[in-house]
Amino acid sequence: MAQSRRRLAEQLRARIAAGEFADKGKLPTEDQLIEEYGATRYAVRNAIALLAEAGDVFPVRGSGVFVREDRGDGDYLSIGTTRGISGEYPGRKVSSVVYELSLLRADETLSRRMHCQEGDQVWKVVRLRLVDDEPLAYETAWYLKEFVPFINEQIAEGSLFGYARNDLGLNFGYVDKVIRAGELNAVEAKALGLKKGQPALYLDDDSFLTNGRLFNSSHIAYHYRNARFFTMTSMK
Amino acid sequence: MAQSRRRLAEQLRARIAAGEFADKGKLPTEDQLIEEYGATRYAVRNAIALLAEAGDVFPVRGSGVFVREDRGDGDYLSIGTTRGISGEYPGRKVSSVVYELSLLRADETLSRRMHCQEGDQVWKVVRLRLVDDEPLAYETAWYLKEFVPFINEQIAEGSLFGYARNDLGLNFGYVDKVIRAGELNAVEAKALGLKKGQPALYLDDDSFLTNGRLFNSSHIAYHYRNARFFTMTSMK
DNA sequence: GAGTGGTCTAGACCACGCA
DNA sequence: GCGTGGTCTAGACCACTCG
Repeated sequence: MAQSRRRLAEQLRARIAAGEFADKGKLPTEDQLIEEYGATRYAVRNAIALLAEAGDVFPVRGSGVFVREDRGDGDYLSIGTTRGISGEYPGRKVSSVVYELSLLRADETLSRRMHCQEGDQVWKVVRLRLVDDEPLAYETAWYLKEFVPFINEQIAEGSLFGYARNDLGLNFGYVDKVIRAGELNAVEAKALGLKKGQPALYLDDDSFLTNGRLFNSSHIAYHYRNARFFTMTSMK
Repeated sequence: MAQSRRRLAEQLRARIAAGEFADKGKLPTEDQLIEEYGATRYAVRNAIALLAEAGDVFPVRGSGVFVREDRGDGDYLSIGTTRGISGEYPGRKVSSVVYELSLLRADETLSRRMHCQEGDQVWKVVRLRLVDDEPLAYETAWYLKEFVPFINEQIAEGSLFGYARNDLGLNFGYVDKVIRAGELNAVEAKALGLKKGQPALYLDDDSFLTNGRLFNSSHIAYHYRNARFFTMTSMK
């Protein structure tokens, strides 16, 4: 059986999406949910916490759990969650043009970046990511062969994130991200259909497994007009 | 008495900073912490969860709670937490040049942005933020007078965030953020010592109180060479 | 198999909002 | 004052890592 809090969170998310709570603007009380679902308070509170983390809902002590109708109307990439670009655009055409796919051995610089030994085998994947055939990002990514034994062009054209999770069964722990603005270099600009020196949003991702081992590092140049990011941070 | 989990988290953070766990690379086990502090498992686990949220530590089932030594060596602004620019640079000189400070009435556009009625009174504060006298960001911020009854130039030169929390006693709930790259306009560029059309990292902040009411909205242009952001997202 | 963190139960009392 | 979500107690059992 799936964890009860996750199941409950999904059910509540569906009910929210169906507009079931639109009139009052808030969820039933914890006690009501406990009764409705025959769940314990632990499960109910954890489910609500998951929704709150995702920004779908915000609990106010003494008052109730309010649905955030206003949130993220736009066309944003999420920073707070990580599900791959494909996961960010459900129902839209996400494609990739593979510029490079190679298996190399880490030199000193790369070994430091990948937290591995010099000489360890590393996949390098360079792709242009497109959404509905519009260029979104020019991505350079490295994957430790220790964890990702095989990649071919077909896989690289799809979702490497989904491949790692669903086909390889890797368990993701957390992702470090560094974000900054900068000027596009000639290669990035050409791929994105922009000009050298125009703005880019640069994102450096380091993805770790649940055991704390880094398995993927990416350097991504986002198209400054086609990509914007959203995140919500709680101050609890 | 402060909440036990927060107290405990602070004590653990101090011990981590003191390098007390550097040899093993991980915290004592939950059971050991329970005994050391005479705390319950609830408090211990919650304290660890707070540290994990902040990225200071990552728990691995069956193995222990590892200290993240590697993390954020650089000079980053945090996205995951919100404590004002002053809070991001402890021990450094944070100053502001106030370009505009006025009390105005919301027109239709502003009322929509501030989730308030047309005609409601709103403070507008335009500032250049500097760290060690280097320009960091050009910020345009609005505050609802309903929650922030008074601002003067002296206050605006300091930390409005600290003023709202410590002096006005406002309780922050959460912050929505939209991040994108763009081209500086002439005003921003002049203030930041850059040129029009050069890159900027734009951050739009909406800050909400614990009761879900928006009290502050900001539009910030960050210097693309002096500002970079860090965040860590767990995939639990 | 021993030890670790993760999930869960079944309660109690507290702090805050709202009427 | 009542109803709400927040904090906390004191346990039990499960899932995973590692020797």
